[in-house]
Amino acid sequence: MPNIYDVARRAKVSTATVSKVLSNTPYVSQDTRQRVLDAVHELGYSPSLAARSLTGNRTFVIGLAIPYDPDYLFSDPFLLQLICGVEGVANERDYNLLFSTARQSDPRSAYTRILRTGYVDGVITYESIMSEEPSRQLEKTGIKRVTIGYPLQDAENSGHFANAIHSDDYNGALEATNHLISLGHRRIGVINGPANFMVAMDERLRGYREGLAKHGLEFDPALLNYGDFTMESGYQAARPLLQLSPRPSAIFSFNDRMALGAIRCAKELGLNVPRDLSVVGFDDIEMAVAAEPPLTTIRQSAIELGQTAAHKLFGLINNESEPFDQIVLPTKFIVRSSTAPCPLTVLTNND
Amino acid sequence: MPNIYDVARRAKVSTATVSKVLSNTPYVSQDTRQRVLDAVHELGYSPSLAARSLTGNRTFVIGLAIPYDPDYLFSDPFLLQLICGVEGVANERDYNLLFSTARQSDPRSAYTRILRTGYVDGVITYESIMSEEPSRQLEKTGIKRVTIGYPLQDAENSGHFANAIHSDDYNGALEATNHLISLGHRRIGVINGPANFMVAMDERLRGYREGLAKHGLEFDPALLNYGDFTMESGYQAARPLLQLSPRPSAIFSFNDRMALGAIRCAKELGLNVPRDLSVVGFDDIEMAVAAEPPLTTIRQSAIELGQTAAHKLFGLINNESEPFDQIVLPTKFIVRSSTAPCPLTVLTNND
DNA sequence: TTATAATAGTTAAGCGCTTAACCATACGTT
DNA sequence: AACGTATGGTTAAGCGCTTAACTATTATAA
Repeated sequence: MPNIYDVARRAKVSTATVSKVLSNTPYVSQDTRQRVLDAVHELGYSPSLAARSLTGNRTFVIGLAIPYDPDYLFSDPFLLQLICGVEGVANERDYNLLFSTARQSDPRSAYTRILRTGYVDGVITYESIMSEEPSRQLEKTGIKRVTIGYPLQDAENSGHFANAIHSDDYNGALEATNHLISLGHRRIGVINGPANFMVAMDERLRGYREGLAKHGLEFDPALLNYGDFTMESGYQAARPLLQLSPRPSAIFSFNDRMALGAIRCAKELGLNVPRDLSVVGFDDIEMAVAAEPPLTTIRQSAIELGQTAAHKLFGLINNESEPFDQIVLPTKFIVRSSTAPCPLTVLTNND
Repeated sequence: MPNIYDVARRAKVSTATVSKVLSNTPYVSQDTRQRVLDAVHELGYSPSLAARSLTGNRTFVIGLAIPYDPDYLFSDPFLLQLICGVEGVANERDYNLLFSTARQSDPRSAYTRILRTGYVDGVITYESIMSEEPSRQLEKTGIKRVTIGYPLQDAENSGHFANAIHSDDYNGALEATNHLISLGHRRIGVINGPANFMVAMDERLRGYREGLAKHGLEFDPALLNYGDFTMESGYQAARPLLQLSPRPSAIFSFNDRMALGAIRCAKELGLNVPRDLSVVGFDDIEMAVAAEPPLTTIRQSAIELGQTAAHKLFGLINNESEPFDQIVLPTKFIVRSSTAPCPLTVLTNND
């Protein structure tokens, strides 16, 4: 592989001049510039990014650290869309994505692996499991970071910017809850993600409880169950809820896949969705439209989340934009056919 | 960030010794080794991969170049599974994946972008659009390569190993065709991928034609149509085929998604699958089981393809295994409910 | 006892690039 | 004529690491 000396020799200039030409530094004559460019072309030269990066420059690589294991990650349409958004923007800028997932044992490994390389201009992390230490390290190295998720709790005091981007989980959940209540539902089951896992889920729960409270309904812990975001787990989590008596007339699942699992469970129990049970999801993945019945859900645009994160990151990298605390992307409530008026309420009304 | 000098100073040794300890070179006393390790730990030191890579060593990054645009890539379950396989193995080895897709205009950009960085120990490329030049470059740099796809045509003469891994497309397609013929089908429509796009598709077509030939059936070009692997394109491609008269009694689609599109088209035309029309897909993506009716298809394990490629690549990187020409992974024919005996033939038999 | 080998550590060059500091012109000003 | 200054180019140091070559010590064999 030709290096900068080969080019310099061929163009009969110093390596410094070659470097200047390549970085568009002024004060190089048209003539010399052209000679260098010709030499570069003839030799098929392209600068070693490793060397470049050693001198403190760009690597043209951004990291994307997602603290899940690959098997899970690649089965999650939401995350995939998110990655797609990031990759699309990176692609436009001619950047490569350094992709890092976690080993089963240790979610943090996704971050450390990327950091250890030190070979990125910036990094996008998913959710805020990432705690103090890696965060500090990043600051020291000057590697820019954007998080898809919520700011760390202690971010405020530290005076650092969180650069967090997330959907408006609270309002999304609130809206869904309002919808269900306005349909007459009073006992609304919830399928949450893993307990204490993501701030986003806490926010959704907060939205749900707030919705209840606003209508004078009490939160019943018995109606809350947990899944791990897979369809199967939604199926599992729905069963005990649907066997409660009195049975909830609606289920609000904190993602679509679990909602789909819940619907399957309802069907198996001989319940008709939405006649006997209303179901609301979250995310609006592609499958939601095609589901039977088409799923009422809260849309958050994963692609947009990824794109926004990437754009912001590039802004930070190029010192074109200021660090920020958080950016909240609006959600949109999509009514399809998995929700209907509460049968009991209908009866009551007919009374 | 601490560097190797900081560690050396703290451990009261030379940087060479630190380096030796870190690379497990022998001839360092237990005592010294421990001192160095302690220093490393206390300082939170981790060697700069950029510098390491400059001296011709490992980067602990492998590239994955897929010459499609991100939007397409992330909607293709087959490719995603493939990536998952690669990432899983990389993950196990504590390697990062440098992920590169193509810009719409130029499929080759996926390769060049990775190569330009020069920052990978090896690279996995998808399909053999990758022609001469990048291939040569790779050889020069000593970056190992494995292709998921078929060897280049000129690979043999050049004496180079192709390191190609692919499924047994020919036999898979042959088996599917045999199956349809044995069910009495004589006019079997085909939905191919884009023309002259991938060797794999040529092989599937060859399998199809060979199947026909073996049973004395002639290949009818009118029964061949093209899609771009998306469901929608399958839908579009099926229409003209199903409006032919006499109408084909079966359709063999070269991937599952297009097969699903074809089924939708058939339904819209009032045809019952499999009663009026048999449909066979290729890949056996997850959705195939859940389809209505469940899809008869040829299973190729995308995950295994990705895993094998990654394993082989690591073998080459570590000089543990020899370059190879090609590895062929078997396919498995999965009969579900989208194929049935040909109605016309049934009538004939009843005669 | 001495030559040889194994062990333990150091020195210093070099990987390919960028950039501050420097030098040399040529031009417009006063 | 003398000076500042914009322009075009070079020199050389240094980024953080590895490793060949070397030195020094100790154990082993002849």
